[in-house]
Amino acid sequence: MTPPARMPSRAVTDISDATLQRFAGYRMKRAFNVIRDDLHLVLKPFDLRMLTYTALVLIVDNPGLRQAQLADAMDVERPNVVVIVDELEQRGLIVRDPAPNDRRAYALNPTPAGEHLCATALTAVERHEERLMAGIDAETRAAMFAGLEAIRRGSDRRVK
Amino acid sequence: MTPPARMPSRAVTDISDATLQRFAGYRMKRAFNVIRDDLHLVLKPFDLRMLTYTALVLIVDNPGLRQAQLADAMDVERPNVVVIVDELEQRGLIVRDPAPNDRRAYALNPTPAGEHLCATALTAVERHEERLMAGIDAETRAAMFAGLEAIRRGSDRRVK
DNA sequence: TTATATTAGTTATACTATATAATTAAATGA
DNA sequence: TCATTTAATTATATAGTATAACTAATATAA
Repeated sequence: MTPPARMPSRAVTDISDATLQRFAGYRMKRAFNVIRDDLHLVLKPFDLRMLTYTALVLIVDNPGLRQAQLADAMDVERPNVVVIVDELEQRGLIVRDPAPNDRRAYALNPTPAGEHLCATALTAVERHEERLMAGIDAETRAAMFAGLEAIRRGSDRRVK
Repeated sequence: MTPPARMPSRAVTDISDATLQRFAGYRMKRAFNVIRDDLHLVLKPFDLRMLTYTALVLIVDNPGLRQAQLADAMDVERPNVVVIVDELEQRGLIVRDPAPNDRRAYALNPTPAGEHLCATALTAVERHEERLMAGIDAETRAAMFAGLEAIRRGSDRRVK
């Protein structure tokens, strides 16, 4: 009698992820893990997270936008944007002004402190970006951006 | 006196994310959101999530690997792999065999049911991949993969 | 105008993902 | 032997994501 086939007598040494490597989603997740971890460290001195940083940039670049617009721009659900805006407001980086012509809504605006922190953080994020992209030539970067944009815009090719 | 500059009298219509578009991380997050949402729907019929699917594929492709190796291959912390392996084991898709030469460790092996589900799900994920990548030519795909791999491998360029 | 439906923001909630510290048992190695 | 390390686990905390339900206000339609 042979021993059970699925109980090998020797330990596995080299783990292969060849099957998963065929998928863009897997590769993106892995690359994004690297970016997320690095960005986390880069933003920590400013007490910002990826989401609060993103929201701050969008508010600085689009003063007066509403929370629903921010949620849409960030691709997060509206309830989740509330806590992000809360945090930025409590830190005095933005204010919830009354929106013109609609007493339900807020016009989100940066404070001078918010604008300043945004600019400082932006510089740090630019350095982070250049560090992570350092080994990648311009054509590859452009192709990468084009591919990512095609996936993002290909919402009509999604399931259902 | 002029009115306060940061309280515009008109609502903002077009939201610009031009600043963020300059960053690969932002573009990857947005593209990955699309992939994640689609993959979520694709895996739902199999009662798999991205993480359980990934683990199952790795166990099928590397029978006998240990949990620490799986954690390393998946880039998740070891405590978090426990619940993933628990779930796959409770569903009868994998087994925790004793590891050869080390009574502390497990050799993770797929069951026939696990191998079958893995193959079926893989086919669905391949269709999902081709759907999302449909508009992207081969050269762009290759450049994208190269760029993602360069970021992933550029761990030495990380902060600290 | 009144009635109905929709929208903005919020609250509550749940589930998933991720991370760290501490524990147990077993292996390693001085 | 004794100290150290490692594998898996438990407990726990934080963050990200999603849905339902609520309120107040606006828009629509009879």
